[in-house]
Amino acid sequence: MNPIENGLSRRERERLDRQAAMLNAAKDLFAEKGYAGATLEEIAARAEFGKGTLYNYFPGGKEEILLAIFDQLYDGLCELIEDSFQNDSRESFRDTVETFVANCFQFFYERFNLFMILVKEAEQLIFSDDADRVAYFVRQQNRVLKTLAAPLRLAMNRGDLREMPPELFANMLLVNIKGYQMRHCPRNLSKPNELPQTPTREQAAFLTDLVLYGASSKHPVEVAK
Amino acid sequence: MNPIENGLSRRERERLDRQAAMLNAAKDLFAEKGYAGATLEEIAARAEFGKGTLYNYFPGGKEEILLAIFDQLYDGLCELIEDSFQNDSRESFRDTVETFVANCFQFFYERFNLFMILVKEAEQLIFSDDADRVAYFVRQQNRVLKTLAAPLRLAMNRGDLREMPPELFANMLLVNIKGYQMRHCPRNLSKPNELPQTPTREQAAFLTDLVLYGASSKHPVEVAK
DNA sequence: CCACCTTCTGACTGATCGGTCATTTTTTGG
DNA sequence: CCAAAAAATGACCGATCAGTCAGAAGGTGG
Repeated sequence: MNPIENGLSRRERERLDRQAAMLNAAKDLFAEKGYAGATLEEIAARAEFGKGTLYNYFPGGKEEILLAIFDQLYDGLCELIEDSFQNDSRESFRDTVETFVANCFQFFYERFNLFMILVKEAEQLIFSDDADRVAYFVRQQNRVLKTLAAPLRLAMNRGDLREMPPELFANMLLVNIKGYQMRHCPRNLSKPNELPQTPTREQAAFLTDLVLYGASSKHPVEVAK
Repeated sequence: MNPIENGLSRRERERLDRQAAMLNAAKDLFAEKGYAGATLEEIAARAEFGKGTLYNYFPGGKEEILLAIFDQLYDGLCELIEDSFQNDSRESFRDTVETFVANCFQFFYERFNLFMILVKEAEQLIFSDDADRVAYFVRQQNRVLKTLAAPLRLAMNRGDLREMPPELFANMLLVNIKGYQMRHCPRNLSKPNELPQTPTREQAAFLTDLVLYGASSKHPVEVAK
Protein backbone atom coordinates (compact mmCIF):
# COMPACT_ATOMS: atom_id res chain seq x y z
CA MET A 1 0.00 0.00 0.00
CA ASN A 2 1.30 3.44 -0.89
CA PRO A 3 2.44 5.78 1.87
CA ILE A 4 -0.27 8.00 3.27
CA GLU A 5 -0.26 11.67 2.42
CA ASN A 6 -2.09 14.12 4.70
CA GLY A 7 -3.95 11.19 6.21
CA LEU A 8 -5.48 9.93 2.98
CA SER A 9 -4.37 7.45 0.34
CA ARG A 10 -4.38 8.53 -3.28
CA ARG A 11 -7.44 6.33 -3.80
CA GLU A 12 -9.31 8.12 -1.10
CA ARG A 13 -8.26 11.55 -2.33
CA GLU A 14 -9.31 10.74 -5.89
CA ARG A 15 -12.60 9.48 -4.62
CA LEU A 16 -13.22 12.71 -2.76
CA ASP A 17 -12.20 14.74 -5.82
CA ARG A 18 -14.71 12.89 -7.96
CA GLN A 19 -17.42 13.30 -5.36
CA ALA A 20 -16.67 17.01 -5.22
CA ALA A 21 -16.85 17.27 -9.01
CA MET A 22 -20.24 15.60 -8.97
CA LEU A 23 -21.48 17.90 -6.24
CA ASN A 24 -20.28 20.96 -8.12
CA ALA A 25 -22.05 19.82 -11.26
CA ALA A 26 -25.19 19.21 -9.23
CA LYS A 27 -24.96 22.61 -7.53
CA ASP A 28 -24.61 24.35 -10.90
CA LEU A 29 -27.52 22.51 -12.41
CA PHE A 30 -29.77 22.88 -9.37
CA ALA A 31 -29.06 26.61 -9.40
CA GLU A 32 -29.78 26.77 -13.14
CA LYS A 33 -32.85 24.57 -13.42
CA GLY A 34 -34.06 23.88 -9.92
CA TYR A 35 -33.99 20.55 -8.09
CA ALA A 36 -36.84 18.99 -10.07
CA GLY A 37 -35.64 20.37 -13.39
CA ALA A 38 -32.09 19.03 -13.22
CA THR A 39 -31.79 15.40 -14.38
CA LEU A 40 -29.28 12.91 -13.06
CA GLU A 41 -28.13 12.26 -16.60
CA GLU A 42 -27.23 15.94 -17.04
CA ILE A 43 -25.47 16.05 -13.71
CA ALA A 44 -23.48 12.94 -14.58
CA ALA A 45 -22.69 14.31 -18.04
CA ARG A 46 -21.52 17.65 -16.68
CA ALA A 47 -19.23 15.89 -14.21
CA GLU A 48 -18.06 13.68 -17.11
CA PHE A 49 -19.33 10.41 -15.69
CA GLY A 50 -21.98 7.88 -16.61
CA LYS A 51 -25.24 8.07 -14.70
CA GLY A 52 -24.62 4.79 -12.93
CA THR A 53 -21.38 6.10 -11.50
CA LEU A 54 -23.26 8.65 -9.47
CA TYR A 55 -24.70 5.77 -7.50
CA ASN A 56 -21.25 4.52 -6.55
CA TYR A 57 -20.68 7.85 -4.85
CA PHE A 58 -24.22 8.66 -3.73
CA PRO A 59 -26.14 5.40 -3.21
CA GLY A 60 -29.13 7.40 -2.05
CA GLY A 61 -29.46 9.00 -5.49
CA LYS A 62 -30.74 12.47 -6.16
CA GLU A 63 -31.91 13.16 -2.65
CA GLU A 64 -28.59 12.15 -1.13
CA ILE A 65 -26.89 14.56 -3.52
CA LEU A 66 -29.21 17.31 -2.35
CA LEU A 67 -28.50 16.52 1.28
CA ALA A 68 -24.75 16.45 0.59
CA ILE A 69 -25.08 19.98 -0.75
CA PHE A 70 -26.93 20.92 2.42
CA ASP A 71 -24.05 19.39 4.38
CA GLN A 72 -21.57 21.59 2.53
CA LEU A 73 -23.71 24.61 3.20
CA TYR A 74 -24.01 23.91 6.91
CA ASP A 75 -20.29 23.08 7.10
CA GLY A 76 -19.48 26.37 5.41
CA LEU A 77 -21.69 28.23 7.83
CA CYS A 78 -20.06 26.64 10.87
CA GLU A 79 -16.62 27.40 9.47
CA LEU A 80 -17.68 30.98 8.84
CA ILE A 81 -18.84 31.31 12.42
CA GLU A 82 -15.59 29.97 13.79
CA ASP A 83 -13.51 32.19 11.51
CA SER A 84 -15.52 35.30 12.33
CA PHE A 85 -15.16 34.83 16.06
CA GLN A 86 -11.46 33.89 15.87
CA ASN A 87 -10.75 36.15 18.77
CA ASP A 88 -7.54 38.06 18.27
CA SER A 89 -9.30 40.65 20.46
CA ARG A 90 -7.92 43.52 18.42
CA GLU A 91 -11.45 44.71 17.70
CA SER A 92 -14.45 45.28 19.93
CA PHE A 93 -17.08 42.60 20.29
CA ARG A 94 -19.51 44.81 18.41
CA ASP A 95 -17.14 44.98 15.44
CA THR A 96 -16.61 41.23 15.59
CA VAL A 97 -20.35 40.73 15.34
CA GLU A 98 -20.59 43.21 12.47
CA THR A 99 -17.87 41.30 10.65
CA PHE A 100 -19.73 38.06 11.26
CA VAL A 101 -22.98 39.51 9.92
CA ALA A 102 -21.22 40.93 6.88
CA ASN A 103 -19.57 37.55 6.28
CA CYS A 104 -22.97 35.88 6.40
CA PHE A 105 -24.32 38.33 3.84
CA GLN A 106 -21.32 37.68 1.62
CA PHE A 107 -21.73 33.92 2.04
CA PHE A 108 -25.36 34.20 1.04
CA TYR A 109 -24.60 36.53 -1.84
CA GLU A 110 -22.09 34.14 -3.39
CA ARG A 111 -24.67 31.35 -3.42
CA PHE A 112 -27.84 33.26 -4.18
CA ASN A 113 -29.46 31.05 -6.83
CA LEU A 114 -28.49 27.84 -5.10
CA PHE A 115 -29.56 29.28 -1.77
CA MET A 116 -33.03 30.11 -3.00
CA ILE A 117 -33.45 26.57 -4.32
CA LEU A 118 -32.21 25.09 -1.10
CA VAL A 119 -34.51 27.18 1.07
CA LYS A 120 -37.42 26.04 -1.05
CA GLU A 121 -36.42 22.38 -0.99
CA ALA A 122 -35.63 22.49 2.71
CA GLU A 123 -39.10 23.79 3.42
CA GLN A 124 -40.48 21.00 1.26
CA LEU A 125 -38.42 18.34 3.06
CA ILE A 126 -38.86 19.62 6.58
CA PHE A 127 -42.63 19.49 6.25
CA SER A 128 -42.61 15.97 4.86
CA ASP A 129 -43.73 13.23 7.22
CA ASP A 130 -40.42 11.38 6.92
CA ALA A 131 -39.01 11.47 10.45
CA ASP A 132 -35.42 10.86 9.25
CA ARG A 133 -35.38 13.90 7.05
CA VAL A 134 -36.89 16.08 9.74
CA ALA A 135 -34.30 14.75 12.19
CA TYR A 136 -31.54 15.59 9.72
CA PHE A 137 -32.52 19.24 9.60
CA VAL A 138 -32.96 19.47 13.35
CA ARG A 139 -29.49 18.00 13.82
CA GLN A 140 -27.85 20.41 11.38
CA GLN A 141 -29.71 23.34 12.89
CA ASN A 142 -28.47 22.41 16.35
CA ARG A 143 -24.91 22.01 15.13
CA VAL A 144 -24.88 25.56 13.81
CA LEU A 145 -26.52 26.85 16.97
CA LYS A 146 -23.93 25.18 19.20
CA THR A 147 -21.07 26.52 17.11
CA LEU A 148 -22.35 30.06 17.42
CA ALA A 149 -23.32 29.71 21.07
CA ALA A 150 -19.72 28.96 22.11
CA PRO A 151 -18.18 32.38 21.35
CA LEU A 152 -21.33 34.07 22.62
CA ARG A 153 -20.89 32.28 25.93
CA LEU A 154 -17.37 33.75 26.12
CA ALA A 155 -18.70 37.21 25.32
CA MET A 156 -21.14 36.86 28.20
CA ASN A 157 -18.34 35.82 30.51
CA ARG A 158 -16.41 38.94 29.44
CA GLY A 159 -19.48 41.05 30.13
CA ASP A 160 -20.07 42.03 26.52
CA LEU A 161 -23.51 40.50 26.54
CA ARG A 162 -26.24 40.24 29.08
CA GLU A 163 -26.47 36.91 30.85
CA MET A 164 -28.85 34.53 29.03
CA PRO A 165 -28.80 31.04 27.54
CA PRO A 166 -26.28 31.56 24.72
CA GLU A 167 -28.23 29.32 22.33
CA LEU A 168 -31.12 31.72 22.75
CA PHE A 169 -29.13 34.69 21.52
CA ALA A 170 -27.46 32.54 18.85
CA ASN A 171 -30.87 31.70 17.55
CA MET A 172 -32.01 35.31 17.69
CA LEU A 173 -28.92 36.43 15.78
CA LEU A 174 -29.31 33.80 13.07
CA VAL A 175 -33.02 34.44 12.72
CA ASN A 176 -32.35 38.14 12.26
CA ILE A 177 -29.64 37.57 9.70
CA LYS A 178 -31.77 35.19 7.69
CA GLY A 179 -34.77 37.46 7.91
CA TYR A 180 -32.74 40.42 6.76
CA GLN A 181 -31.17 38.42 3.95
CA MET A 182 -34.52 37.22 2.71
CA ARG A 183 -35.74 40.78 2.63
CA HIS A 184 -32.64 42.14 0.96
CA CYS A 185 -31.63 39.30 -1.25
CA PRO A 186 -29.43 40.28 -4.20
CA ARG A 187 -29.39 38.72 -7.65
CA ASN A 188 -26.12 37.26 -8.82
CA LEU A 189 -26.79 37.63 -12.52
CA SER A 190 -23.04 37.30 -13.04
CA LYS A 191 -23.35 40.28 -15.33
CA PRO A 192 -20.68 42.78 -14.27
CA ASN A 193 -22.76 45.69 -15.59
CA GLU A 194 -25.52 45.16 -13.04
CA LEU A 195 -26.21 46.96 -9.80
CA PRO A 196 -23.16 47.65 -7.64
CA GLN A 197 -21.51 44.71 -5.90
CA THR A 198 -22.43 43.72 -2.35
CA PRO A 199 -23.00 47.05 -0.62
CA THR A 200 -23.77 45.02 2.45
CA ARG A 201 -21.25 46.34 4.98
CA GLU A 202 -23.41 49.21 6.22
CA GLN A 203 -26.40 46.87 6.26
CA ALA A 204 -24.37 44.58 8.47
CA ALA A 205 -23.55 47.52 10.74
CA PHE A 206 -27.20 48.47 10.92
CA LEU A 207 -28.38 44.99 11.75
CA THR A 208 -25.56 44.54 14.22
CA ASP A 209 -26.49 47.68 16.15
CA LEU A 210 -30.13 46.71 16.04
CA VAL A 211 -29.57 43.28 17.47
CA LEU A 212 -26.81 44.19 19.82
CA TYR A 213 -28.15 47.25 21.63
CA GLY A 214 -31.12 45.39 22.89
CA ALA A 215 -28.94 42.47 24.00
CA SER A 216 -25.69 44.10 25.07
CA SER A 217 -25.47 44.83 28.76
CA LYS A 218 -23.72 48.14 27.97
CA HIS A 219 -25.41 51.24 26.66
CA PRO A 220 -24.21 52.49 23.22
CA VAL A 221 -22.66 55.67 24.69
CA GLU A 222 -20.62 53.63 27.14
CA VAL A 223 -19.38 51.38 24.37
CA ALA A 224 -18.29 54.36 22.23
CA LYS A 225 -15.97 55.09 25.15
CA MET B 1 -80.94 33.54 -26.31
CA ASN B 2 -80.89 35.37 -22.97
CA PRO B 3 -80.41 39.11 -22.89
CA ILE B 4 -76.85 40.25 -22.60
CA GLU B 5 -75.58 41.59 -19.30
CA ASN B 6 -72.52 43.84 -19.28
CA GLY B 7 -71.68 42.61 -22.78
CA LEU B 8 -71.49 38.92 -21.91
CA SER B 9 -74.01 36.09 -21.90
CA ARG B 10 -74.38 33.98 -18.79
CA ARG B 11 -72.60 31.16 -20.61
CA GLU B 12 -69.64 33.39 -21.33
CA ARG B 13 -69.52 34.73 -17.78
CA GLU B 14 -69.61 31.25 -16.32
CA ARG B 15 -66.89 30.20 -18.63
CA LEU B 16 -64.69 33.08 -17.52
CA ASP B 17 -65.44 32.31 -13.87
CA ARG B 18 -64.34 28.73 -14.33
CA GLN B 19 -61.21 29.80 -16.14
CA ALA B 20 -60.43 32.19 -13.32
CA ALA B 21 -60.95 29.43 -10.74
CA MET B 22 -58.53 27.21 -12.63
CA LEU B 23 -55.96 29.99 -12.86
CA ASN B 24 -56.25 30.70 -9.15
CA ALA B 25 -55.75 27.05 -8.32
CA ALA B 26 -52.74 26.97 -10.63
CA LYS B 27 -51.27 30.13 -9.11
CA ASP B 28 -51.63 28.71 -5.61
CA LEU B 29 -50.04 25.42 -6.55
CA PHE B 30 -47.24 26.97 -8.60
CA ALA B 31 -46.45 29.23 -5.65
CA GLU B 32 -46.52 26.25 -3.28
CA LYS B 33 -44.64 23.63 -5.31
CA GLY B 34 -43.11 25.39 -8.28
CA TYR B 35 -44.09 24.98 -11.90
CA ALA B 36 -42.51 21.54 -12.32
CA GLY B 37 -43.76 20.29 -8.97
CA ALA B 38 -47.44 21.12 -9.45
CA THR B 39 -49.36 18.45 -11.39
CA LEU B 40 -52.30 19.12 -13.66
CA GLU B 41 -54.34 16.61 -11.68
CA GLU B 42 -53.80 18.60 -8.49
CA ILE B 43 -54.65 21.85 -10.21
CA ALA B 44 -57.83 20.34 -11.62
CA ALA B 45 -58.73 18.82 -8.25
CA ARG B 46 -58.22 22.10 -6.39
CA ALA B 47 -60.43 23.90 -8.88
CA GLU B 48 -62.94 21.03 -8.49
CA PHE B 49 -62.78 19.81 -12.07
CA GLY B 50 -61.57 16.72 -13.85
CA LYS B 51 -58.18 16.93 -15.48
CA GLY B 52 -59.64 16.73 -18.97
CA THR B 53 -61.73 19.83 -18.33
CA LEU B 54 -58.60 21.93 -18.04
CA TYR B 55 -58.01 21.25 -21.72
CA ASN B 56 -61.39 22.70 -22.67
CA TYR B 57 -60.26 25.95 -21.13
CA PHE B 58 -56.54 25.80 -21.87
CA PRO B 59 -55.99 23.68 -24.98
CA GLY B 60 -52.27 24.41 -24.78
CA GLY B 61 -52.07 22.57 -21.46
CA LYS B 62 -49.73 23.41 -18.64
CA GLU B 63 -47.68 25.94 -20.56
CA GLU B 64 -50.74 27.87 -21.68
CA ILE B 65 -51.84 28.05 -18.06
CA LEU B 66 -48.45 29.44 -17.15
CA LEU B 67 -48.65 32.01 -19.92
CA ALA B 68 -52.18 32.97 -18.87
CA ILE B 69 -50.79 33.71 -15.42
CA PHE B 70 -48.12 35.84 -17.04
CA ASP B 71 -50.89 37.65 -18.92
CA GLN B 72 -52.67 38.42 -15.66
CA LEU B 73 -49.43 39.67 -14.17
CA TYR B 74 -48.67 41.96 -17.11
CA ASP B 75 -52.28 43.13 -17.18
CA GLY B 76 -52.10 43.93 -13.51
CA LEU B 77 -48.88 45.83 -14.02
CA CYS B 78 -50.34 47.92 -16.84
CA GLU B 79 -53.42 48.65 -14.78
CA LEU B 80 -51.23 49.64 -11.85
CA ILE B 81 -49.30 52.03 -14.09
CA GLU B 82 -52.45 53.65 -15.38
CA ASP B 83 -53.94 53.96 -11.91
CA SER B 84 -50.77 55.40 -10.44
CA PHE B 85 -50.48 58.10 -13.09
CA GLN B 86 -54.22 58.92 -13.04
CA ASN B 87 -53.40 62.58 -13.08
CA ASP B 88 -55.67 64.52 -10.79
CA SER B 89 -52.63 66.84 -10.46
CA ARG B 90 -53.21 67.37 -6.77
CA GLU B 91 -49.74 66.04 -6.02
CA SER B 92 -46.35 66.81 -7.52
CA PHE B 93 -44.92 64.59 -10.23
CA ARG B 94 -42.28 63.37 -7.81
CA ASP B 95 -44.96 62.21 -5.38
CA THR B 96 -46.85 60.54 -8.21
CA VAL B 97 -43.72 58.59 -9.08
CA GLU B 98 -43.15 57.69 -5.44
CA THR B 99 -46.70 56.37 -5.25
CA PHE B 100 -46.14 54.38 -8.40
CA VAL B 101 -42.95 52.86 -7.03
CA ALA B 102 -44.63 52.05 -3.74
CA ASN B 103 -47.53 50.46 -5.61
CA CYS B 104 -45.08 48.31 -7.55
CA PHE B 105 -43.46 47.17 -4.33
CA GLN B 106 -46.86 46.34 -2.90
CA PHE B 107 -47.87 44.51 -6.06
CA PHE B 108 -44.69 42.47 -5.87
CA TYR B 109 -45.07 41.84 -2.15
CA GLU B 110 -48.56 40.41 -2.54
CA ARG B 111 -47.34 37.91 -5.08
CA PHE B 112 -43.90 37.08 -3.75
CA ASN B 113 -43.81 33.30 -4.04
CA LEU B 114 -45.57 33.27 -7.36
CA PHE B 115 -43.38 36.10 -8.58
CA MET B 116 -40.19 34.23 -7.79
CA ILE B 117 -41.46 31.20 -9.70
CA LEU B 118 -42.49 33.32 -12.63
CA VAL B 119 -39.17 35.13 -12.83
CA LYS B 120 -37.43 31.77 -12.88
CA GLU B 121 -39.73 30.27 -15.50
CA ALA B 122 -39.64 33.42 -17.61
CA GLU B 123 -35.87 33.24 -17.70
CA GLN B 124 -36.15 29.60 -18.68
CA LEU B 125 -38.65 30.32 -21.45
CA ILE B 126 -37.04 33.46 -22.78
CA PHE B 127 -33.77 31.66 -23.36
CA SER B 128 -35.44 28.75 -25.12
CA ASP B 129 -35.00 28.61 -28.86
CA ASP B 130 -38.75 28.70 -29.49
CA ALA B 131 -39.27 31.94 -31.41
CA ASP B 132 -42.96 32.18 -30.46
CA ARG B 133 -42.29 32.16 -26.77
CA VAL B 134 -39.53 34.71 -27.10
CA ALA B 135 -41.87 36.88 -29.19
CA TYR B 136 -44.53 36.60 -26.51
CA PHE B 137 -42.27 38.04 -23.85
CA VAL B 138 -40.99 40.78 -26.13
CA ARG B 139 -44.58 41.76 -26.90
CA GLN B 140 -45.63 41.86 -23.25
CA GLN B 141 -42.52 43.77 -22.32
CA ASN B 142 -43.26 46.40 -24.99
CA ARG B 143 -46.85 46.70 -23.89
CA VAL B 144 -45.80 47.60 -20.36
CA LEU B 145 -43.16 49.97 -21.67
CA LYS B 146 -45.67 51.81 -23.89
CA THR B 147 -48.16 52.10 -21.04
CA LEU B 148 -45.58 53.68 -18.81
CA ALA B 149 -44.07 55.83 -21.55
CA ALA B 150 -47.38 57.67 -22.16
CA PRO B 151 -47.60 59.51 -18.82
CA LEU B 152 -43.86 60.09 -18.89
CA ARG B 153 -44.24 61.78 -22.25
CA LEU B 154 -46.80 64.12 -20.66
CA ALA B 155 -44.45 64.85 -17.78
CA MET B 156 -41.77 65.80 -20.25
CA ASN B 157 -44.20 68.11 -22.02
CA ARG B 158 -44.97 69.76 -18.68
CA GLY B 159 -41.27 70.18 -18.05
CA ASP B 160 -41.14 67.74 -15.11
CA LEU B 161 -38.61 65.56 -16.89
CA ARG B 162 -35.72 66.24 -19.19
CA GLU B 163 -36.42 65.67 -22.83
CA MET B 164 -35.59 62.10 -23.91
CA PRO B 165 -37.27 59.14 -25.57
CA PRO B 166 -39.91 58.32 -22.94
CA GLU B 167 -39.55 54.57 -23.49
CA LEU B 168 -35.93 54.99 -22.44
CA PHE B 169 -36.85 56.46 -19.09
CA ALA B 170 -39.74 54.03 -18.73
CA ASN B 171 -37.26 51.22 -19.14
CA MET B 172 -34.81 52.79 -16.70
CA LEU B 173 -37.56 53.20 -14.11
CA LEU B 174 -38.79 49.62 -14.45
CA VAL B 175 -35.29 48.21 -14.38
CA ASN B 176 -34.55 50.11 -11.19
CA ILE B 177 -37.75 48.99 -9.53
CA LYS B 178 -37.18 45.38 -10.43
CA GLY B 179 -33.54 45.57 -9.40
CA TYR B 180 -34.49 47.09 -6.07
CA GLN B 181 -37.23 44.55 -5.53
CA MET B 182 -34.92 41.65 -6.21
CA ARG B 183 -32.46 43.06 -3.72
CA HIS B 184 -35.08 43.73 -1.09
CA CYS B 185 -37.49 40.90 -1.65
CA PRO B 186 -39.63 40.05 1.37
CA ARG B 187 -40.90 36.63 2.33
CA ASN B 188 -44.63 36.25 2.63
CA LEU B 189 -44.56 33.41 5.11
CA SER B 190 -48.15 34.30 5.95
CA LYS B 191 -47.11 34.03 9.57
CA PRO B 192 -48.34 37.18 11.30
CA ASN B 193 -45.55 36.96 13.89
CA GLU B 194 -42.83 37.59 11.33
CA LEU B 195 -40.95 40.76 10.49
CA PRO B 196 -43.08 43.91 10.19
CA GLN B 197 -45.36 44.30 7.19
CA THR B 198 -44.28 46.10 4.01
CA PRO B 199 -42.17 48.97 5.31
CA THR B 200 -41.66 49.91 1.69
CA ARG B 201 -42.91 53.49 1.54
CA GLU B 202 -39.62 55.06 2.54
CA GLN B 203 -37.81 52.67 0.25
CA ALA B 204 -40.06 53.91 -2.53
CA ALA B 205 -39.20 57.50 -1.60
CA PHE B 206 -35.52 56.68 -1.64
CA LEU B 207 -35.62 54.98 -5.01
CA THR B 208 -37.80 57.72 -6.41
CA ASP B 209 -35.36 60.44 -5.43
CA LEU B 210 -32.49 58.39 -6.73
CA VAL B 211 -34.02 57.84 -10.11
CA LEU B 212 -35.67 61.20 -10.43
CA TYR B 213 -32.91 63.63 -9.51
CA GLY B 214 -30.71 62.35 -12.24
CA ALA B 215 -33.55 62.52 -14.74
CA SER B 216 -35.61 65.48 -13.61
CA SER B 217 -34.76 68.71 -15.38
CA LYS B 218 -35.27 70.60 -12.09
CA HIS B 219 -32.83 70.61 -9.24
CA PRO B 220 -34.17 69.20 -5.92
CA VAL B 221 -34.08 72.61 -4.19
CA GLU B 222 -36.18 74.13 -6.96
CA VAL B 223 -38.72 71.34 -6.70
CA ALA B 224 -39.04 71.85 -2.95
CA LYS B 225 -40.32 75.32 -3.90
C1' DC C 1 -90.41 14.56 -23.26
C1' DC C 2 -87.08 14.05 -26.71
C1' DA C 3 -83.17 15.04 -29.76
C1' DC C 4 -79.29 17.56 -29.99
C1' DC C 5 -75.37 19.83 -28.41
C1' DT C 6 -72.17 21.38 -25.07
C1' DT C 7 -69.38 20.31 -21.26
C1' DC C 8 -67.22 17.21 -18.24
C1' DT C 9 -64.60 13.24 -17.09
C1' DG C 10 -61.06 9.89 -15.79
C1' DA C 11 -59.03 5.75 -17.94
C1' DC C 12 -55.50 5.38 -21.19
C1' DT C 13 -50.99 6.47 -23.75
C1' DG C 14 -46.44 7.88 -24.55
C1' DA C 15 -42.53 10.26 -22.89
C1' DT C 16 -39.50 11.33 -19.35
C1' DC C 17 -36.54 10.37 -15.67
C1' DG C 18 -34.99 8.28 -11.20
C1' DG C 19 -32.99 4.20 -10.00
C1' DT C 20 -30.88 -0.87 -11.03
C1' DC C 21 -27.62 -4.10 -12.55
C1' DA C 22 -25.20 -7.16 -15.83
C1' DT C 23 -21.38 -6.22 -18.48
C1' DT C 24 -17.15 -3.76 -19.78
C1' DT C 25 -13.08 -1.17 -18.54
C1' DT C 26 -9.52 0.11 -15.45
C1' DT C 27 -6.58 -0.56 -11.61
C1' DT C 28 -4.02 -3.26 -8.48
C1' DG C 29 -0.83 -6.58 -6.47
C1' DG C 30 1.96 -10.32 -7.38
C1' DC D 1 2.01 -10.08 -17.86
C1' DC D 2 -1.98 -12.02 -15.54
C1' DA D 3 -5.77 -12.73 -12.46
C1' DA D 4 -8.70 -10.65 -9.40
C1' DA D 5 -10.82 -6.69 -7.51
C1' DA D 6 -12.78 -2.16 -8.11
C1' DA D 7 -14.95 1.23 -10.79
C1' DA D 8 -17.56 2.81 -14.61
C1' DT D 9 -21.19 2.41 -17.73
C1' DG D 10 -25.58 2.79 -20.21
C1' DA D 11 -29.42 -0.30 -21.51
C1' DC D 12 -33.22 -1.36 -19.03
C1' DC D 13 -37.29 -1.03 -15.69
C1' DG D 14 -41.05 1.09 -13.27
C1' DA D 15 -43.29 5.19 -11.73
C1' DT D 16 -45.00 9.50 -12.68
C1' DC D 17 -47.34 12.78 -15.22
C1' DA D 18 -48.66 15.74 -19.37
C1' DG D 19 -51.79 15.23 -22.72
C1' DT D 20 -55.89 12.44 -25.41
C1' DC D 21 -60.35 10.83 -26.25
C1' DA D 22 -64.50 7.97 -26.13
C1' DG D 23 -68.24 8.12 -23.61
C1' DA D 24 -71.19 10.08 -19.62
C1' DA D 25 -73.69 13.92 -17.78
C1' DG D 26 -76.20 17.88 -18.16
C1' DG D 27 -78.43 21.50 -20.26
C1' DT D 28 -81.29 23.62 -24.11
C1' DG D 29 -84.86 24.45 -27.37
C1' DG D 30 -88.65 22.71 -29.66
